[in-house]
Amino acid sequence: MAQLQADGVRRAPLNRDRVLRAAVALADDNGIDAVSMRNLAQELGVVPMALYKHVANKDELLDGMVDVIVGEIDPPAGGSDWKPAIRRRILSARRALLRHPWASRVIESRPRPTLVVLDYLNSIVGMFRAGGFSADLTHHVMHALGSRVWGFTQELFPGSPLPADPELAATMFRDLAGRYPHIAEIVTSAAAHDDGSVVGGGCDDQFEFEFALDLLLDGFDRLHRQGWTSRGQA
Amino acid sequence: MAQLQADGVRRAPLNRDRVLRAAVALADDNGIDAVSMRNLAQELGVVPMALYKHVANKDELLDGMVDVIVGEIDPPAGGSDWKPAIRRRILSARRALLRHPWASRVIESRPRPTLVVLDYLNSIVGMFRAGGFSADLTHHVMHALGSRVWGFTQELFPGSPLPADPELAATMFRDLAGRYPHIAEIVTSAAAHDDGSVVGGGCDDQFEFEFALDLLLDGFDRLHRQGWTSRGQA
DNA sequence: ACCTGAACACCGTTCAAGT
DNA sequence: ACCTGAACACCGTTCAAGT
Repeated sequence: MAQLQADGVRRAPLNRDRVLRAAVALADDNGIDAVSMRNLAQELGVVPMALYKHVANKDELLDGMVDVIVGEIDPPAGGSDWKPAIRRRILSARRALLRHPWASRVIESRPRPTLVVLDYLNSIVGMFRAGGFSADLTHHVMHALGSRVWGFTQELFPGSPLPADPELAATMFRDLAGRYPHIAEIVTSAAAHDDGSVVGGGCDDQFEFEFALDLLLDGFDRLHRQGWTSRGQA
Repeated sequence: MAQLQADGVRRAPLNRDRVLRAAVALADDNGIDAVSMRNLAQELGVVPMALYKHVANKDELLDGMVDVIVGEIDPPAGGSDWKPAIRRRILSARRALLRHPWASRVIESRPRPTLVVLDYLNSIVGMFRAGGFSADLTHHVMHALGSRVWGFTQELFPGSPLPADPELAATMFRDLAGRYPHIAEIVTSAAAHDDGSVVGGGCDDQFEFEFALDLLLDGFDRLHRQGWTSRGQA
């Protein structure tokens, strides 16, 4: 992985941007656990301590990595209607996150938002306000959206529950159905609407994300039109 | 923190349950970062390797800690109406999680559900089915609920954004308002409905959680009554 | 057979010694 | 003044030596 470097050949000097991009590439290629200060330094052909001139510590490195990903989210498109505009923006964030599978975990783990993160959130809040939402309703609506503004949801059954081998999958499914009949039933129902096979290989995450997003946006729309306030409906 | 032990005094022999309870207590008292195999062993007055007879490795320890917390969730109460029954159960899960602030982070981090976790999820699925929901709709509804079945949401602004000192808070608020006017506005609106002060000390998390939960449950109810299916409405 | 201390291969970060 | 190797205080886990 680490690029060889002939003696005497000078590397372009490090800067914060190169450090962050290398960290993102390393996480993309080898997973987030591969992003240690020592490992990243080796990847860049420098001594670990050299990184500390460009990021104060590992937390700042992770914040910077998040900022790189947030930078990949499309800016708001024109259009006066708040619902399709917000929907499109959030699905753009989702595409950025799907390109970097480690990013949602890192976003969740950050205790404080960076300036870049605040910019993104501020602009989403602004889109609700431009759509005529009261500050009060917008506040609650942002909380209800939660991590979905980033285009991800906390999955209850991460990874595919069943192995690829169909025979082994059938056995495990019978086990599952015996102990957890209700879960087995809804796993089956999901597979049925995909390709008709009895044992599902997993869920259509994009469908599930849009289902929940639209349910929320429709709910917001209804409350907005009813003139909802936190003191009681008008 | 570690209990002193006189020479020759025999401790009750370790077992899996005592290990898990000690880990939960350690996380409650000193935070989840204090739960290392070495630190936990010291707390129990044993050598680190002694733990490995009761849990295979650290991942299994964390799974076991989650199981302890899931065990604190009230069993389903009687009653034929699915909505209040599910609402009550999820709010019970929330109370368990609030008693152990580290638990939501650990739940999020587990790559596979344990048997105890599957039991809880299976019973929630069963409550929707008992309420007359189709397997198809129940599937999507469980995804839409996401981590909210555990009684938590990923917070966008974790911690209180402003310091306790009112003068310092006012200065920081002016900074915030300059760069992020929309965010400043909804922070203000939240405070206003609490106690009328201009600068909010934070949000009412319980209100926000119930707002989003009810919005979702109401949405589920509406789809259910419309006979919604993933192939298109009936 | 059972238990456990030392060791291994890592961390993030500090700091003093070297150029 | 700048850079960096060694060191510090940790990890989870393996393994062989000791009882």
